[in-house]
Amino acid sequence: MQELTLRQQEILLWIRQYMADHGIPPTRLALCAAMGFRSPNAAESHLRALERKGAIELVQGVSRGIRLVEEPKEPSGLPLIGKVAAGQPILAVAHIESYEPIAPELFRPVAHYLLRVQGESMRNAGILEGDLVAVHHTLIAQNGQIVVARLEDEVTIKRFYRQGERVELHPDNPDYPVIEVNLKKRALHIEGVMVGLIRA
Amino acid sequence: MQELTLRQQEILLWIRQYMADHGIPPTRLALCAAMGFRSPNAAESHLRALERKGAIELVQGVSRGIRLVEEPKEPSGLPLIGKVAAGQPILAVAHIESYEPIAPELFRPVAHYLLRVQGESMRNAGILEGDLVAVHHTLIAQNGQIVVARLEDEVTIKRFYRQGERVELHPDNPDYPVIEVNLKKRALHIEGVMVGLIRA
DNA sequence: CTTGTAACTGTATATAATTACAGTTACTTG
DNA sequence: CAAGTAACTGTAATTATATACAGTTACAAG
Repeated sequence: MQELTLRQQEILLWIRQYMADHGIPPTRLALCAAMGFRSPNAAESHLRALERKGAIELVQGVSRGIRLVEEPKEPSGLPLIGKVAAGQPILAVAHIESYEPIAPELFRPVAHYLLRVQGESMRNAGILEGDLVAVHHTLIAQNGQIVVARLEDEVTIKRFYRQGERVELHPDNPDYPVIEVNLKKRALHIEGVMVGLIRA
Repeated sequence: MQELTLRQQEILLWIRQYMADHGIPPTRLALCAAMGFRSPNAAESHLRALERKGAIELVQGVSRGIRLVEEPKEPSGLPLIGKVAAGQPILAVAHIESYEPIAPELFRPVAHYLLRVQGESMRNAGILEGDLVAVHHTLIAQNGQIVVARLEDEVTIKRFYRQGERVELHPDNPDYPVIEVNLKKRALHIEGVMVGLIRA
């Protein structure tokens, strides 16, 4: 869609509002009345301009034949992250498997994405392989929270404990080892905190 | 909305389809063409009938002045069932705590409601106290499936095993006992099978 | 058997709506 | 300064659309 003039934006906005209010597109005369035009041709040529710029479509010979052209809107729902390749940001487009129809507001704080769980290291926290963990993207974690952490290009879900420069990443499964990190020696990034879980 | 005749339903459906296709309501003549009427009055009187029965609204003097009347549609999302009172059906209105904005199609087979988990008896299946279990309402369960069962007015979530007249309801937690039921002696109702889980 | 209603045909007409043509004014761009 | 364009006025004509009126046929209910 080409760029619109101020007046054209104003008119497009009014058309949107009219359609929301009335359930049908406006006539030329209605547009005249609303914008204060004294000539129906003013409405006509504005509509033609909007059509030329791709904002609307006009169906000729048809009363109220105005169609809004949909902006290619962003997919709704939460992105589902599958395997995360080494060295790439977790929300890279390449990692997005799909968009799941789940409201981010279902979780508090809101979820920003879903991460598919690999392995059984959090089994005792009720997090099983294949589950989708809802993650709130944040850099700050409290002790004891379940976090999504990146340690040397590996993304992992663990329980977070910190004392000064020492961080411990605890699995909730005695079969797995506790990961100890000295922040001076190894880079650790908190990618977010777990705010929920979905098993489908 | 009053009940519609078959023909009226057909016409209402066509109007819906037309609006979805064209973005605007149809004219009387378009309706004639579609239904094979040779008189515009056939369309007119059908529209009047639909208006009388509350299916649509007609704006007089306005071209394409047909508005669909929204059905007072059921709240979208899945009903969340909290505590189930003894002797009452699980989907009784009184048990519905709220509607959660979750698409039933997120689960396969589709979920019909969510049930809040009480107790830790399914801990090892990754089902914790307070979790919401998505349930597909069905009377049929396979051995080994996790089911919502009603045993003498108690609603419980367990793993289902059946051999002839004997049913065993297994917890996934060694701290809880296996429940054995002889179908000849005690009534057991399967309320549905677990199809997913949400922890918010 | 009458009455009411659904589901139409057929004709006619007023009005709602699109759309063409001929201009004007102000502003921007090469 | 000429040419193009946005943003209009004003008039007119055609076509699209709603809608009234007068009937017909079939069927169901009191």
